[in-house]
This record gives sequence, structure tokens and C-alpha cells, in this order.
Amino acid sequence: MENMKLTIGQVAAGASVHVETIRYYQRLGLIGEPPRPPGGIRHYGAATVARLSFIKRAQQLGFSLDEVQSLLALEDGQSCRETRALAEAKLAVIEARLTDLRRMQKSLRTMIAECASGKRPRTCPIIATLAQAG
Amino acid sequence: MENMKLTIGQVAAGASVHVETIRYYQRLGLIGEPPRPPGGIRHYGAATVARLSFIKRAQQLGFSLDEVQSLLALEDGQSCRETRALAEAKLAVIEARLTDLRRMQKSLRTMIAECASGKRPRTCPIIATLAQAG
DNA sequence: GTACAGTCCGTACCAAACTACGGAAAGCCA
DNA sequence: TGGCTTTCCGTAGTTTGGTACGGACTGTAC
Repeated sequence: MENMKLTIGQVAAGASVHVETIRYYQRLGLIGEPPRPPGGIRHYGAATVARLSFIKRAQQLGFSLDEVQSLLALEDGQSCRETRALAEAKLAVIEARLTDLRRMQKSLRTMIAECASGKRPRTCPIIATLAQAG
Repeated sequence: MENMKLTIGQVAAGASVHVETIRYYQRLGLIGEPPRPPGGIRHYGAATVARLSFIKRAQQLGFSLDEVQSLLALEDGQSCRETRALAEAKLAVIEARLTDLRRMQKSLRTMIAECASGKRPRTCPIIATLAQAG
């Protein structure tokens, strides 16, 4: 099943993106283009679907396509030294985001609980969760 | 100190954004415009700085300005019932993102450890962390 | 009281990330 | 084999989130 032959349309459907988006990512180098049999249609493997899904999820987490590019370099990466440095940098970013998201989570949970218990909070503290310096 | 009188330039510096960005957000309704004394310049409070900082942080977490708008509605919100429904919806989104980020964190930590111990992993599993459905 | 920085406002421009469009060729199905 | 869908490819348009610019006005420091 690894060598499934998928058309671009099937890949697009599988990853819930548009065909044009796949082409766009190919132009950017985010995903490779399989060789085209002369005058024929390209075929893709299941790995392309996974890669596209990864890209979309990473975008939802606040990574730009440029940053996604470098995350993908971890998968495609060559040198251990470079890979490790990159991984450590990305890890730091991810941990900062986790901290922010946990703060928001906590704040929302508190709000919901207070709302449920009838005592409407005068001010929602959500801004305070992320307002302080970096 | 609550009623600090800040000019738009001071607010911008305080939140590390450009003056034009503040005006842009005002046009979108993300932040309010204080009344302008006839023929004079507007003054802002420290709350505006906090609000801008929140917006920037929330953007880094993958929220669009539209979504930030609705997060801010929690702070500005009126009805408890609406507020609670919205808070619950946002909480679900945040928890999904937390799950994804934790998976990436784990994957990166593993990579770094393996890299450090000399055994270069053949393939980095980072795509697999986010590739599966929903 | 006059330079000079900062504000105000509108409009125009910009980059990122798509999305649509059009024409030619390929594939597929009765 | 004719008709429909899909792919291929290039180019153009759109949306989101700003950024830059110009001209008039204000506020402030010397």
C-alpha cells in the first residue's frame, strides 16, 4: 500500500486541500513533484497526503509556510548537527506557544466555571493571560 | 496609573507595533478609538497596550484577526449565555492545538535526544505527529 | 514664535497564501 | 469514437494583514 498511485485530485481530496494548493506548494518547494511520464499524468504516494496534512496542521499552530519549510527540513534533513540545532530552535518556539495556550485554556476554563455557577465575572481575564511581555 | 494618558505613538512603542497597525485595528474594530478632543490628539490608557499585546500573541498562536475578534468579545462580552458558548468553542480549539503542539514537542525532544546520543534516526517522525486526520 | 517631531486621515501599495481561469492535452467510459 | 472529466501549465485575481506616503494640523522645546 505504500506505493499507492494517486492522481493530484485524489491527493487533494485526501488532504482536504485544493488541487491548486498542491501545485502552489510544489512551486514553493514544500512538496516534490514526481516525474511526469512524457505526455502523461503524474502519480503520487500516500506520503504526499501525510505531508500536506502536516502542513495544514502546522499552519493552524501559527507557523508560516516558511517555517513549515524548515520543519519539513527536519524530516528531509541531512546533517545531524544542523538538524539538531534546528530542532532545538523549533522546540523553544513550540514551548513558548504551549505556555500561552495553557494560559488561555486555564482562563477559559475559569470563565466557563464562573459562568456556570451563576456569578458572572465582571471582566474576563483573557487579555491578561497574554498581555505581559514576551 | 490606570488613567495614564498615552499618545498613539507611546501605545505603539509599548506594544511593539506600528502606529499604522493600531489605526488598522481601529478600522477593523479590534480596538476602540477614544474620543478626539476637537482639533486635538487622542489619548489612550494602558489597557490598549495590553489589548494590542494580546492580539499579537494570539496571532502567533494561529488565530486570525477574525478569531481574535471573537476572543476579545469574551472580554467585552455582555450575555453570560453567549459568552459561555463562545468560551467553550474556543476552549475546544485551544485544546486541539495543545494536543498537536505537545505531539510536536515530544517528537522534537526525541529527535534531539537521538541526535545527541549519536544514533541518527533514519527518518524524523515529525510529519507523522500531525499527519493523521482531525 | 518658530522649527521640528508627532498626530490625523485618506489612499495607495505590499507580501503571503491562496484561488480562479483558460486553453491544450490525457484518461475514462459507454 | 465521441463526450465528459481531469490534468497540466501559465497567468491573473483575491483575501488577509499590514506598511508607506502625503498633506494638513497640533504640541512642545528652544
